[in-house]
Amino acid sequence: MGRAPCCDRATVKRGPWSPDEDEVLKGYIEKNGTGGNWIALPHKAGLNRCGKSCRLRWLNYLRPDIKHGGFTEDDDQVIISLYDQIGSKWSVIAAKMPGRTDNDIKNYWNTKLKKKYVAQKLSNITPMPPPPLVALKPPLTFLAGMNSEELASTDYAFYQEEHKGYMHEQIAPNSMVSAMERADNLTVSASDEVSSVASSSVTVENYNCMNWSSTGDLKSGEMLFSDQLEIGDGYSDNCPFNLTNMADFWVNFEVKAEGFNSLAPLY
DNA sequence: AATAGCTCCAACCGCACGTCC
DNA sequence: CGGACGTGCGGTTGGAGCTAT
Repeated sequence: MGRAPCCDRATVKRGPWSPDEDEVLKGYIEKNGTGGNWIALPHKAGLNRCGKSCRLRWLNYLRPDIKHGGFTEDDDQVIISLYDQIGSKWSVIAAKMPGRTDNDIKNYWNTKLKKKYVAQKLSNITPMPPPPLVALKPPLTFLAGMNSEELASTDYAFYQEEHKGYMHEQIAPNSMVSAMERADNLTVSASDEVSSVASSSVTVENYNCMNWSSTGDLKSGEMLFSDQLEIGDGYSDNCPFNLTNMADFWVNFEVKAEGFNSLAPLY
């Protein structure tokens, strides 16, 4: 059973606001403020409207200093950049753009900017067939011992760059795959003089950390993981360890090892 | 001129979260 | 502690206005 509606839809006026209603609402708030209670406000102001409707009308339309439309190229880039970083957090984006409302930005995004954004993204991707999975499994020992500059110059780094965007589609949920494959924001690190790494950790965002220690090299390791996720330790020539039941969290999976300068997120 | 399809945006809806009692 | 309630938010809808046929 859902929650009771905040007002009686049968008796309360809905739909577009008339200029008279706008005047009443604006006049009341300018004189008395919102009183910290939107639900009670329409009754006090003499409006036959739902409190939520009054709030929306005030915040998105009647409030002073609101800008409508007229988005500039700079505005576009700010919105696109923020969307890239935080997604559809319209209220956060609006907070960075004085005078803009979240609703306005959301509407602008949905009607115009989304197309521009997609076009920009597409123009950055060179179409090519997905690479074979095996190619995505460089042994960590290959990477270990390199500093970030050396890493960036490896074939592996080049390969990552070339095949950006193809990782997700290739990976079947719940399959036994290497951490390297599943990593969405992958950071591989190791100490400067690594021929081996004594201990490392694997962090899964929003879940508990698991610690992983290794002797000898990074190909084999024993993973300890707490609570709800099941981790299988494993060994193969191509991947340092295997993980199971990744379907629910692979997007946020990170691999980190100690002491290495951070390699920028690969995907 | 008629109308079908499209675009835009104000407004609504339902959910999540915080606060209060 | 837990339920009720208010607020804020993102997603969606509906209709007015515009454009193409």
